[in-house]
Amino acid sequence: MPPILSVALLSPPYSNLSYAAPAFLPEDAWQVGMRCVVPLGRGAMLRVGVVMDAAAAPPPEGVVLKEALLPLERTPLLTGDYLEMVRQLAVRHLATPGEILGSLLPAGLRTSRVRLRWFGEGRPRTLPLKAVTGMEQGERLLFGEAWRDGRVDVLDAGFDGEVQELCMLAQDPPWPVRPSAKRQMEILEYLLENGIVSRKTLLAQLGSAAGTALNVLSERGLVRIGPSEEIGGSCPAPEAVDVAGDPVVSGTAPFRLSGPQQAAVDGFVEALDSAFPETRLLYGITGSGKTAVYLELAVQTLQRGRSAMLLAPEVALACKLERAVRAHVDGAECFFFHGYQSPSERERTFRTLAERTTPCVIVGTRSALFLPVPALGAIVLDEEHDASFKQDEGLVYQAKEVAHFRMQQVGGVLVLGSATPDVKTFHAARQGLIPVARLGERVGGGTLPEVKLVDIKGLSPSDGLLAPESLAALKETVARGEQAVILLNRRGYAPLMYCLDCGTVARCPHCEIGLTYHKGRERLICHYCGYSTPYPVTCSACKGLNYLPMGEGTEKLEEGLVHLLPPGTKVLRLDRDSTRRPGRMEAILDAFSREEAQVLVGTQMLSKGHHFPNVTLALVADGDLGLNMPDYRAAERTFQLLVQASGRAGRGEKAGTVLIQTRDPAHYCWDFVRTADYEGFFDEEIRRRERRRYPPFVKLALVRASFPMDWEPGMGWVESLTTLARDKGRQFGVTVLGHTPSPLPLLRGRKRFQWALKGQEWTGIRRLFHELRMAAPRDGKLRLGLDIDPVNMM
DNA sequence: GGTAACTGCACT
DNA sequence: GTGCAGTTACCG
Repeated sequence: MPPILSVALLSPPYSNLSYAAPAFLPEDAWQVGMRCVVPLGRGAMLRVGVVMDAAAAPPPEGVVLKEALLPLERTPLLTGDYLEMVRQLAVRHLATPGEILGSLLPAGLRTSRVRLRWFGEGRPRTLPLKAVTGMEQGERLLFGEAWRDGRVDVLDAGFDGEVQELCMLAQDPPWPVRPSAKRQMEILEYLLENGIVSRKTLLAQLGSAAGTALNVLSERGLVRIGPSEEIGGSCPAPEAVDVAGDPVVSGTAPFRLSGPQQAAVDGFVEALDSAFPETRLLYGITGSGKTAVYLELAVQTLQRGRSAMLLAPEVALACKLERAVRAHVDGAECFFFHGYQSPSERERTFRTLAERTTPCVIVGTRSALFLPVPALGAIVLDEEHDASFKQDEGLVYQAKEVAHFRMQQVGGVLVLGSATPDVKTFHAARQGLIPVARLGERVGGGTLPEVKLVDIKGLSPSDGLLAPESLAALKETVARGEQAVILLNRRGYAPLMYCLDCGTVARCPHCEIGLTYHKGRERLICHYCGYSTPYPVTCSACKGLNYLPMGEGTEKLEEGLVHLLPPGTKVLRLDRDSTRRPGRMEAILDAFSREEAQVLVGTQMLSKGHHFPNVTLALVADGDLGLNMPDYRAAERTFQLLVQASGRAGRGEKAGTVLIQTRDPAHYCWDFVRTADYEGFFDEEIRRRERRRYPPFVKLALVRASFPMDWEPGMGWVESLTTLARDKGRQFGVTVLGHTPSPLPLLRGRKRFQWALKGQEWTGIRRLFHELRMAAPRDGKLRLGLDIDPVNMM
């Protein structure tokens, strides 16, 4: 009897199916963790799957086994540990291993469109996979022999055929294109939305007729087209780099650690040597030199023959980390990985690591967690409180949990670093579950900035966004030849477009949310679903052309400041719109740190870990914005954001000032922000959480339901699910709150409702959700989702 | 995702 | 009855 393989399919139907190992290959050609090609369905369809079990039990009665076609590797791509992680994720998501693998592996490793190179008698032959299906007995045996002897290569899809051409924008909007050139506008908008795209997918999305328009754009220099090697994104070339908070060190000279830094490293290394899995918190104020600790930990990990992974919440920060590693970790091989790289680049890194056996350093964002790293020994999550460590689209996961799991598996150490840890993390530390290493002082003697509140209760909208006091401080700073950052969490030009003729507000047809005017793009855009329409546009109610932009976003603030500040003052803007093109964020940050501009306006992305020695004023335009969100973490978020933003001021030798504009100067949060007193804030916050039964004292999850807005039975289903949820909730020990309409009750044309579930354990919550899903209709009209430990309640 | 079988409906 | 598009179940 030939062995039975259990194969997880990497594309629909994503199921685990059993296949017989064919006789033309030796049994050991099929190993757990290998990718392979199998036939599916009545036709001649081929699918790629991963062997989950090479000695599986026979399938149930009545199933006729098919033969698997061919392995795609001679040594397994994935280790047993990796597959264990996949199984774990599958259980948590009520999904199959195939679905999980399908979203973890780069596209090139999932496609069955590969070709084979057969070095046989005579000259080598290139043949498609289908050719193996059609081989007659004798030829197949010869082929099997060739495979066994390594005389068959698997050629990557598109390897020997067309070279992948990648397209990217070369210029920010507005573009010098006639408005009537619809095709060209379409292409430009598409690229703005999607970043780097291959020519093939671009033409597939917009129709092949877009080809000529694309060529025109390329010739006029608005779009850059080139081979993937040239375009994909790595970090700019390493230069003299400072390790955040440390004096600038150039070259690969070893740096000296301060006493507390050394003590922190020693503690982590001890944990690493213990062979027991451990989690540690590195708690140090902004500018206290956490990066140096990470680097030294990486060095020590490598010396022990294990790999280290350093993750940052965001590409630009990961990029800085990578440069620091290259500059300071001598002779280490370093791999850089993040979700915005081109598919071919991600595939190359994935493959290289899978084949690698010697330890290395991996730097990246959360998606790097799923790389098949050899002998992983340490994972660092820098700025661990950051919400972007949770992926909440597609495969939902919390990087912290996955990292924890991986370190449990291999007995490694997980280091969480932050100046303002997640309340949940710090609670665990206080309970003694996570040992804490503290870094108390700013390296290089920088002092914490002075924080002042500016009451803007009396400020009328027509006065603009900045109170006279704020504006004065800004002018003084610029006059002194110093720099300022202004935080405003609202991108675009104006968040509200009001029709002067009939009083209606322009709204998104799918979400009922007010549309934001983006002046540079000459469009009205919905910030929730991405809907956009050219502007000027006639009012939907009265056909007038008199929309009045109301309120102020980053774009307008940037524009207005130029007039308010002395002539010659330069203002830069950092938000999702100005950083859409690859490399733009780095360019803006670099220009600002070279002092090519005096003021930097931006959304929360500028509060994250960037280091500008000459910034002495941080101005927070809307300090309250976060406080009124329907989210139990609003205060925590606001506190973290403001303390991080405060950390932007006064990092050099000069003292800094932070001005926070607020309409609610009495809020308890401010006292702690003013003194950057994280622990004081924590004590207050944790008391509130306990009293109101919020995490970490309960497990909290959100069930979201949505259905098309014109689907009649929808409301009835939501009501009956509420009854069921209450009922099952009593049974499983879960408190059910709701249903309530979601904070965005209509999104992308679907009505949305949600239930909050609170319980002592996740299992009860999961079982309740499972019951709901079983009870819901299966036709796909009603979608149900479970958001474990929601990061945002929207 | 892709396929074939399965519906319903207009038409010889 | 038959030809066809739209819909659905299932794949080992």
